Amino acid sequence: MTSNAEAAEIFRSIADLLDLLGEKFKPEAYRRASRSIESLTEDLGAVAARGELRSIPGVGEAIAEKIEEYLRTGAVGYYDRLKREIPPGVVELMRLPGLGPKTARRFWVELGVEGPTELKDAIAAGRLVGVKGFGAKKIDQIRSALDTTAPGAGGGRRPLEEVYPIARELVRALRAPNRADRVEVAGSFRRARESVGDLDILVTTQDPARAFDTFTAHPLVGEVKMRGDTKETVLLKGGLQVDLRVVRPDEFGAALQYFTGSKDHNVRLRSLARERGLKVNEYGVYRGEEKVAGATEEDVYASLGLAWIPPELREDRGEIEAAARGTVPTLVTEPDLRGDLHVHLAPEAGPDAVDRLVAGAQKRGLAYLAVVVAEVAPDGSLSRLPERTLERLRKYASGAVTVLPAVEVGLGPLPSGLEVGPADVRIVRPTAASPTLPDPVPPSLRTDLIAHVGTTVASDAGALARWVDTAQRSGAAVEVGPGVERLDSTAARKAREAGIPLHLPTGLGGAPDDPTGAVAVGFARRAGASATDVVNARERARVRAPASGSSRGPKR
DNA sequence: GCCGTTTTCGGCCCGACTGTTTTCAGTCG
Repeated sequence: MTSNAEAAEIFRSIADLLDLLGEKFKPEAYRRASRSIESLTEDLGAVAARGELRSIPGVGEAIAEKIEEYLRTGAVGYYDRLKREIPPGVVELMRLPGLGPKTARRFWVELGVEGPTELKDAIAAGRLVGVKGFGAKKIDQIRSALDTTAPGAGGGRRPLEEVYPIARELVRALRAPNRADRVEVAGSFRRARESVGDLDILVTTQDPARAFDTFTAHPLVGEVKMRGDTKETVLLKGGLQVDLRVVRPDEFGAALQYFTGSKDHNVRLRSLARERGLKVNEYGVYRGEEKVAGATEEDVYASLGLAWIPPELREDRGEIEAAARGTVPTLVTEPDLRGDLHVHLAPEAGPDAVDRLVAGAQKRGLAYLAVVVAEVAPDGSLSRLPERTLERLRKYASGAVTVLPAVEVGLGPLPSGLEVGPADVRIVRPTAASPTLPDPVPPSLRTDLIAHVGTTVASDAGALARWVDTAQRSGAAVEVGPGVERLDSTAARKAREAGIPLHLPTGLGGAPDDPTGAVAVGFARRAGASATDVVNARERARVRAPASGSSRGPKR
């Protein structure tokens, strides 16, 4: 069984191995191809079948051949040969913080060290002392890298929803009076990537030292890794790395653009600049010595003849061409949301929880909420909200915020004898017994929303395809957002391209600081969704998908 | 290895920071 994820992994590994062989440009070429394959919304096999592998950015003749080989045999001979040549432990050495391919290779070739354990022994035996390029400090640094990085400590990428509250808190602290003037989080956080490796925070301030001090003193901060005049790197107590950079106000836009990335996007931007006799760096856009832009991102893009591009689209997937043509879509924003079709109250929640929910919705400017009043669990048992709570919900059947009763059931027929009762919104979730709807969809299975997909759809192209198909045939929306039960941005893009409306949860009903809503909007924007693609950005009266075609249920 | 309204060959982002250097190499983002 082949998969895009596995192919991407193979090419990333090839890049690492080529790094260790001292190759200059090949590693980046393989990494670029790897990233492209990873973000593909389609199965590699399908692209290959159409003979369009080389239309994937970064895939040329040689890599296309290797993809074909992988699809045919499940392996890549070139990769297997490289693996035989280089001990796996050397790759681990290269990944240690502060070490890179050059150093790892030297340990291997000059000292015969083939992995972290051997390196530890070599240091303990004093074999690094006197080796050119390794002073006492460097040896210390390597020793502590070996100790701290041992069993998956700290490092690694984290889910966006986990990092979100941390980022919000650090920004709040830095924005406090007399600290920093402008504060923005850049990097993959700003692009709303599903996972974030570290946080890049940019500030403008008259007093960098003071900003660094404020930052260092924050309770979340564990240790300071590095501090220069314009940049400080810290490790939070949870292990997350945060870079704080001070930039000049007239360079803020250029810096924000630069540190937001993505790398592929920036590379394309710079080559576009070169074609036009311009140079882009983190300080501005230059024509020779003359600076032509830099204070705002809009200026930076405009100086290159481009419309401003939302961060979530900056992945070099055609957004630069769209910006040149002036066809960048207007992406959905949180204020576009008019309601939420999928709110769960805790079973024990009383009437007061309803009041709080409605108040929260009103504060967010929402006009309607569909609250699940009856739910059929996977084991076929039915649970309902208590009558007192239902009564309170009915009180809000009309008003500034309209509360609609929703039922949630598994895909497929209800267990016999079960009656969930009337509902305005019908939510279904796939079950092991019925992963998809029958075709044609019987009228009794009319569905507004498919939710709780419950598996990592993103990594299983087959499951995603079945799901998209089910949504298409039933006229239902699909739910996008954080967590394994919702679609990530890649899956959401695929659903959107298939014309399926997206539902964005607001996080109402959860904790007050629940990042679900913000993250869901971020994912939808990464998927290229406009407000018109989002079912709960519609007015209440237009939420229900219009009945069309014989396979759809009646409006009710 | 990829890529091209200046190129099918000759480029490939570039600056900050660290450590070990006596003028720079390696790493990182």
